[in-house]
Amino acid sequence: MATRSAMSWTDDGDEPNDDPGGEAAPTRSGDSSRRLIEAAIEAFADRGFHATTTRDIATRVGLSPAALYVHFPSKQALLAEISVVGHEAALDLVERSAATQTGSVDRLRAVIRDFTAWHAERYRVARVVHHEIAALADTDQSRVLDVRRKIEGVVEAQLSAGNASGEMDVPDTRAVARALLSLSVDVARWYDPRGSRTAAQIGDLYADLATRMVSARPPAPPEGERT
Amino acid sequence: MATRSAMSWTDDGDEPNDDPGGEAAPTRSGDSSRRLIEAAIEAFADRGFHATTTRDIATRVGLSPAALYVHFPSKQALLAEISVVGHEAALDLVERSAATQTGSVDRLRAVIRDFTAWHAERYRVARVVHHEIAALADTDQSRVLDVRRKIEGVVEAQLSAGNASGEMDVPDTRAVARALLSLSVDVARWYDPRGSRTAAQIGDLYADLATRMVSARPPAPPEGERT
DNA sequence: GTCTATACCCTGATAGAC
DNA sequence: GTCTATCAGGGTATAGAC
Repeated sequence: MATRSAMSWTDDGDEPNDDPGGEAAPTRSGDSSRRLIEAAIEAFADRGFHATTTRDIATRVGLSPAALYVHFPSKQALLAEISVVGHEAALDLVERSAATQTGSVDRLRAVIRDFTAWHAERYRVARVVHHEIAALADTDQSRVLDVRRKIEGVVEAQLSAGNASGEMDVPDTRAVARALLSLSVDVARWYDPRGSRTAAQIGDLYADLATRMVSARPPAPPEGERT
Repeated sequence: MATRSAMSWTDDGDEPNDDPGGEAAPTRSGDSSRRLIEAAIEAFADRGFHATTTRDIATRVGLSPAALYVHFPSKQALLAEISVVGHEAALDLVERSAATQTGSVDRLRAVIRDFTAWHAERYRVARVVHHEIAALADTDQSRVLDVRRKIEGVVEAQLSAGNASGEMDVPDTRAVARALLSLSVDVARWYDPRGSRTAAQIGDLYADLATRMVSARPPAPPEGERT
């Protein structure tokens, strides 16, 4: 199911209670599902899955609590939709980023930059995706962990390739791949859109840091360069 | 209050339902508060604050739900104790690590290594400390954010000093300090004690990564070194 | 300090009319 | 597809005996 509706709500901006109709009434709806998902993302991100009530979510959309169950069988199913689609969007992003470049260093840069910027720009989805895994049903957890492994695989592949070409010097590709992704992921935890740095700036900075972390260092210079 | 009892439970190992008495009976107690805190850390870390019931916590210690309220005025107060003391322990650790070294590079290395290893070793406390801030009362949130700023200050100071001495080359000390800490903090989210790397190993790896991220690069060598 | 019993509220989810 | 009304269950916290 997540695949069918995949990414339908993935790239909307951040417009919480957008209600073009004026009233909180039906608003010539048809897209209640989508609006419920958006409201749930906000609520789950701000308060957490368990602290959020179905009333919270429904009310934000201007619906009664009961209406939610026409679109989703349970509160948990709503979370699953968000988590699965969110993970798939992240994987898709990473794969497309990697494909825009050829060298392993450039590929890593692009992946880290875009992955990081995504975690800032869409920090609410990202928070839900990364912090509410324990609240998912086992079967959904497995699906999500599968996607994660694929994302890690893309990054680790660049590190291995970089080692092979001599452009990188990464002793433990597995651990460093995890560290790089962890660094990007955690942006979603602390990012505040009112902060002074834009999502794109953070992405660029993190791409630089990643490059520094993995690049082969040139042999030490003769000595006595800087004072 | 957190200061009085500070760190009393901070460096215990990970022994969940340790009950030397045998039965789940009173166990010649006296330290029920401490045991409740330990149980709460486990539960909050595994399921989250809101998903944890006071019954959960009390039962793990072999007490009735009501007994909890003799030691803590509310479930939230329990969380506050954990969060405040946990933050103070982290700050204490960072300050003592920094004090063991003199140069800014060595100081940064020591701080990152110990801070990271702590987040792995005590990943349950760390998870609670970092992921349940929103569940704290406003006043406790402020206290905790204060401590955070101090920790960031210690790291940023090393970056500034390193820039000044020429050993480092960090364009945005604020952002990089945050990134470094973020990297360490996120270890608590994914760390699994059954994994193949020890907390100390991860600490060492992260200290290396941090060094690479901030070190001034020597001027490019003549060319044609590596093939 | 701990227990049993329980008050009281809120939550997720359902029933049935429209 | 949405509403109103409501149920059944479980949550935090308290009362009062021991």
